[in-house]
Parts: sequence; structure tokens; C-alpha cells
Amino acid sequence: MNEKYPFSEIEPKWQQSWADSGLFKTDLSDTENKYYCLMMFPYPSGKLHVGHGRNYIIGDAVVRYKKMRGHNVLSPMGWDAFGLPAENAAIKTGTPPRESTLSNIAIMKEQLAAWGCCYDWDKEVASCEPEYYKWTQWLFIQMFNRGLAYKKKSNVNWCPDCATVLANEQVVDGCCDRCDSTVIQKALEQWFFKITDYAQRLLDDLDTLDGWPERVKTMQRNWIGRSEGTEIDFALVPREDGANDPSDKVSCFTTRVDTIYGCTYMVLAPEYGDLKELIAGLPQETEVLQFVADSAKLTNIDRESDTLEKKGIFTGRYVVNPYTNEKVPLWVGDYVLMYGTGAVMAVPAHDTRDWAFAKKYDLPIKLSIQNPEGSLVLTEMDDAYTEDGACFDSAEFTGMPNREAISAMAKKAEAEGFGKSCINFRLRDWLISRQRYWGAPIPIVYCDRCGTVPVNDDELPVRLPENVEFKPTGESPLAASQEFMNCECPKCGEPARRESDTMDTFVDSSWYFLRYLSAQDSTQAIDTKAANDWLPVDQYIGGIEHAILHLLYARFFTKVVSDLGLIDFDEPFAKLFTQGMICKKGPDGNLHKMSKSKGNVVSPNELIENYGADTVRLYTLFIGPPEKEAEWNDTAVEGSYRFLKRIWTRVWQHKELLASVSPDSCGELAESIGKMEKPERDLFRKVHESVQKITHDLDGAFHFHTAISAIMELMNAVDAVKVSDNSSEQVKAVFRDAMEKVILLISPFAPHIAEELWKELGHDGGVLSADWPEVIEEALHRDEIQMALQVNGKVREQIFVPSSAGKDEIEKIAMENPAVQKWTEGKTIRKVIVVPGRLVNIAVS
RNA sequence: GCCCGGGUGGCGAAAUCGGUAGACGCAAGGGACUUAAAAUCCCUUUUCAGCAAUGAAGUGCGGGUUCGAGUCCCGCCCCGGGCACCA
Repeated sequence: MNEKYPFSEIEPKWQQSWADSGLFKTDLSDTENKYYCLMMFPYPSGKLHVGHGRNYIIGDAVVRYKKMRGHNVLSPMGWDAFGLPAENAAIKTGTPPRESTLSNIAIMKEQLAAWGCCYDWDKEVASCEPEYYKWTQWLFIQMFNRGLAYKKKSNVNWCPDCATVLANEQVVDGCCDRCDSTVIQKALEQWFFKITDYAQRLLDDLDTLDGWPERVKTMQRNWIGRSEGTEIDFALVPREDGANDPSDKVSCFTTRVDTIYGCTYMVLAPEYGDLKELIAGLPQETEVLQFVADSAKLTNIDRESDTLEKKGIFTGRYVVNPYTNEKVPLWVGDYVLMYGTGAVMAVPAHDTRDWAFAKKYDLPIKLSIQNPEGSLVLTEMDDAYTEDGACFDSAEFTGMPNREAISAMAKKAEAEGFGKSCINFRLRDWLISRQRYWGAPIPIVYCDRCGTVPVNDDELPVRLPENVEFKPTGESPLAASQEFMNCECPKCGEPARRESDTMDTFVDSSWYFLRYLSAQDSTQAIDTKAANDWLPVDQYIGGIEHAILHLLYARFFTKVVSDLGLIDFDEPFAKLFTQGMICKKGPDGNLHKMSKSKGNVVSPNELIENYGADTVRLYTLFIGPPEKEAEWNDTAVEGSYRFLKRIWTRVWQHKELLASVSPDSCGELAESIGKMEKPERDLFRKVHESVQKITHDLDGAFHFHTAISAIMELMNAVDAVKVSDNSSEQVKAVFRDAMEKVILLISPFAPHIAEELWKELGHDGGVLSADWPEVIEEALHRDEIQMALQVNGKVREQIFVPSSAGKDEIEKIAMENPAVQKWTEGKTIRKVIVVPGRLVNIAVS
């Protein structure tokens, strides 16, 4: 054994040993005590920094802990390998995306190994490989056949820099979430997944996810955005010129039907489907069309900014409020979205937006809700009244509390056939086509005779061609490849063209956790039995940034696959842990999430070289509560290094002494508790208190940082017992037992040093095969308990009382205490509170 | 605007059920060892007063409940995140 902690020697050695031993290869047929631990698979960008490391280090610690607890743990890893960066690199350097991706994967695999993170690589998947995307395409076809994948022309988010469309979820504050360019709207034919069909289930089942953080569930609820309301048909007043309309009514959705007697006009969204026909040939036509064209030019940012002044224009048409039979004007407004029906009834008296609009265009305002004081007067109002009250000037509903009126009025609409209660969701269908090369081709063929035809199963995968030009033209590079585009129709065999769009990479990552269980299976996408045996995932670990996107899509896919009958569960992740981001001050002096673009990355390579992987792991876990953001501190890493060195040195200093204790005498310690002297008794108790605390910290909230501080405390207690060759056999045995426990307890966090020292102590089995320490209840026992004496809530003295003492006895000891007598002298004792094991509080006046 | 988190020493933080605030670590200061440095070890370190014993104050601010509040309640302020012209 070396005096100096030789991390650079032992770490590669044990990494090799873990790889050779097959310890992390999981037998899927052994499902007893199974534990599926999943970390979000990374995009192979080539270089991981210590911020990425947090995810894998947390996961690896959980995996190692669960293994020691006797679980059959599955911990696979793979690559979210399609995506824009590789394609952009190809445009710049000419290196084909597949080539750069595969070499990045190789580099990152080495990095993970150097961190000591172990996986079952037999189950590795890479979403860019035909063996994987074949089944992504197959799933697409299953969804197409069920009407869950469809193509439609619509206004879509277009990122001019990435030259592709984006899903709503990928637009953040009106900008592309990849490159920050301003997203514009474009009308294009695109493929969608009908996630809206699952909106209610996705919402309802959130309630069953007890193992998920509340804030993630809240975010998903907000995103799905269910709202209950009423749809009301307003009849169109027929045109004076006798021309026909596409429909004789305009429906609007409202959550406040109780205010409908105050409706004074209606507003359509500029994109409203029938708008052109409604105004064709009217004097207002040119102006309205100009207005619509101007609105279309607004970017998402303009449109979503609340400082933007609402603009609108009268269409020349009128509709009839079915409750009042009043004729009200029909307007177009740029603030109305294509949500619900794309038409809203305007009640300026009770909606702040309508109020502003009505004031600007001098439209009438009518009161239809009176406040509880009955004091509302239109002429004195300077904004809309949006609170509750009683219906006012509302025919038979007048006087009814407005909340009740909502259902009463909906009932009337239903009875008379001009409306119904209905539910709207904010969630839109998932736009999945991308006009880029490096993704899974959408397996669809266009035939002049047969139309849109899915590729036959036996012709999957539709492979990406190798020889293409990587230039972002707004059309997929695939469109320029004749070899790719020209094909035969799967139905009639005539010449046909392929779909040139590829799928959003979030499609790939929506089912990879199912594929791990059949990674090598070339006959089917999902192994039903293995999936049913091993899923839902017991513990999913990943970044909070995926709270909506990936986690919502993966839930959606799981429900679809369940409905296809391929699995018999419909939520993929039983427990979710979202770790906080690692931040660091950048060159600009501000704190940012660690990333290349902010210039604040810390590379693990140098740290591993200087301190070893165990130090990096220990510091990463010690930095703070794992669910919270943390600031990386280069000098604080030293502290973790010092601690590991200290453990190493202690074993080295006492290696002969440690070897001299027979392993049996440690096992028998529980029986000799009664014979222990105070120092070793205290250490023995501390050992078991530590085991209890650390086990609790790991089973609950993954509080590695407090677990590690408990190990540090335990080491402090070990050092407080000055063990030497002259010590009694008993002291030596307790010391050895304590050192063994330190090694076992720290092994999930710092596995290399733990393995080495475990071996040094004469164990051959390897620390991963050792059992996690058990708490011996008797060891926790104390004869005397320290308690605080308080007078009026202020601590005045510390005392020791026998742990067997009852409340009365404790009170007696307390009252006799000189400090208590000093502070209570001349005062009346009103009350004495005894909390056994904690304190005595004497209330005096 | 609405909905979630959060605010504790110079810093990262801890306090499991309302029960001794600041565990553990970083940084800083002092000391030991050393020719010297590194490494290691020991001591101090919430603030104020005091040589000390000790006392007082103290968990964003103001109230309240309680024998006792970082923890519970009411009202504010600030920071982070999500949603937001969704009718």
C-alpha cells in the first residue's frame, strides 16, 4: 500500500475491473427486486463538462447504492444522436453527420468511464442508427394508421437561421430555443402528431404520478391549459347583397358566458377561416384584407407582448346575440388568437382587454354584472369590473350570482340549440416535421394514384442517403437527392416520391427507454414482456429543462404504445428526479448555467488528472441539494480531495493494526456493547447513527450532500478515538469496524477509493457485492441524554439525565439545577414543559 | 396579472413532527512540524459588549398564535422558475 493516495493508479484499474466483471450487465429475466434507473440520454456533442456530470454522477451513485441494497438494477445508456449541431458542423467542415456523431459518442463513452459511471452497454442505443430509427419510423406508421399522425397546412413557427419549422414547445419568448433567432410564422404543409387527443389523459394522469416533483406537474398542467367554458353560436345577419356565406353563424368560446348580456360586439382572429368569404365584395374588403396582411407580419414577440396596442377593424358584418336577439358588429382584432373557435364575444364592461378596445374604437359598453355593494355605475368606471357579482340587466338571470349563471345560461343555450358547455385546451398538436437531413426520415410516399401512402414494414427503415449536399435551403437536403426521392409506390408499384422531411428529434427520445429492453432485437420495436416486467422506470433522473418538452412527449408516446396493445402500462416514469443546473461566473461577471457559449465550462479532464474522479464525484454531490442550482467553486473541490486523502492516510497509518483484527471480532461487536469503555462505545454509537442518517438521506430525497457530511462527521469521530498499537483489542475492533463502515458508506459516491481500501482491508468480494450496513438498534442506545434547560425559552444550562428518567424525574433534576434557581429566583413559576430527550422549559413571570 | 419555489454567518449550506439556529465543508486568521515551502495536524471564526466568566441581539420586513417559531397563520418586500391578449 502506498502512503500517498494514488488515485491516478487505482481509478483506471477499477474502471477496467468493473467493465471486465460484467457487474453492470443486467439479466432481464431476473425481475425479482428489479430497479430500473434511467438517466436522460445525452446528445453526443463531444465534450461533457462538470455540469453535465451531475446527472450521471447522481445516477451512478443511486445505481451503486441500490445494488448494495440487493436490487437487481438496470442502468442503460444511449445517445440522442440525431440533431442540428452535427448537421451544422457538416455544413461548415464537410464531415458527414454520422461520422462526427459516432466519434463524439466514442469520446463521451470514455468520459463517462473516466468518471467511474458504469452502464449496461449491451443495451446501448443510438437514435441515429438504422437499427433504432427503423422502429421510430414503424411507430410513426402505427400512429399514421390510427389517424394520430396527419399532415395539414397551417401557420407554423419558422426559424430562419435553422431553416426549419419548430414545435410550439421549442419556441421560447418568440425565439428559437436552439439559436435564439426570432421565430416567424409561415404557412406550410407539415406533419403533426395528434397529442391533443390525449390532452385530458395527460392531464388526469399527472395526479397518479406521486413520485414526480410538484413543480414539474404544475408546469405540465399549465402547458396543457384546460379551460371550461361555453360555446355560443351567434347567427350572422344575412348580407344585403344577397351573396351566400359559408356558414350562417359565428361560434365563439367563452369562460364567462355569465357576462353575455353585456356583449356589445364580436371579434375574429385575423386567421379566422371563413373571414375572406364573409367580407368578399363588401366596401370594407380591401381595408380588412390589408389589416389581416399587416397582422401576419407581426412576429410572435410583437404579438405576445402585452405592451402592444390592440388594433382592429370593422368587417361590415353583424351577428346576433342569441340571448338578447341584439345585432352587434363583427370586428377583426390582432389580439385574438386562433384559440377555441378563433372568435370571441366582447364584453367591455367585464374584460380589461375588451374595455381597452372599446374605448379606443368608441364601441358601446354595457353593464351585466353588479358588484356585491351594488355600487357599479358605468360612467364612473375607469376599467372593466372582472370580479364576481350578481347578474345585472340580464333578463331572467338578473340577480342570480354570476357563478351560478354560468351553468344556468349554458343550460339555456343547450336547450334552445344555440350553444353548449365545452372544454378547450391550450395544448396544440405536436408539429414533428423538420426540413433537415440529420433525423429519422418520415416513412411516407406520395403517389399520383394512391395519394399519401405509408412505407411497407418490410421496406423499413427508410435509410438516410449518404451522398447529399448539406445546405440549409428551407427544404430538406433529402429533397435534392434523386436517389432518395424516387421510389415505387408501396401500394401500386408505380413511380412515386418520398416525403423529404425528417422527424423532430424529440420523437426519437420519446420511446428510447422502451427500446433499451430490446436494443438488439431486429424483429420488433418493443419486447412486450420485458417492457411489462421492467417498466415503469423506477427512477428517472434528468434536467429540469425537459419538464415540458421531453417528459410530456414521452408520456404521450407511452399512452399511444399502450393503446396499440404493446405494453400494459401507460405512464413511463414512476419517480422523477430533476437535478438543478451547475452554474459558474462567466467572463462577463454574471452567473450562468455552465455552457460553452457562456465561456464558463469546467472540463472534468484536468480535474480528474489533478484530483481524481472520486474527488470530482464527491464534490459534485457535496455542492448542495441536488435538486437546486449550484455554483461551481474551483477551490472548494480541494476540500473533497482532502477528505479522501484523509481516509486513505488513516488506513495506511494503521494498516498493520487493521490487519491484526480478526474479521470475526467486528461481527461480534454487537454482543460486547456492554463491555465497551466510553470512547469506543461513543464511536460505535456514532457509526450506527451515521448508517441510519445516511440510509435515510439516500432513500428519501437523494440528499447526498448531507449524507457526505455525515460521513465526514463519522471520520471526525474516528479520529477522536486515538487508536494505537497499545489500544485494547476492543478499541481496535471498533476502529476497524468504523473504517469499514466509512468505506462502505462512501462507496456509492467515491467508488474507486472504496474498492481499493476494501480490498486493502482483506475483502475479496468487491465493495459493490458487499451488503449496505445495517443499523444495530442497541448501538444507538445512550445511558445519559443531554438536555437543554430553558427559562422563558432561553437556554441557560446543559444537563445530563439518565435516559430512563421519566418526566417527573427530569423536572426534579431541572428544578434543582443552580442555573435554573438563579434565573427563577424571586419569580413565579407558571408552567414547566418537559420534552424528554430535548429540553425543559420553565415559564416564569 | 396568475401559479409554483426560495430568502439563514464572509461563502456553499444544515436543522426529519413546533423543541438547544449555524452541523459539515470552503475561505480567512493564529499556532505546530519544516532550513524553507507544499502537505498534514491543532486552535479561532454569526454580530455586539467584555480580559474572562458571561450577557444581549440574531434565520428578508411588520404583526400574530404558542411555554417555545427558521419551521405555523396574516400582511408586505426581494430573488428564481413556469404560464400569460388562451376570452
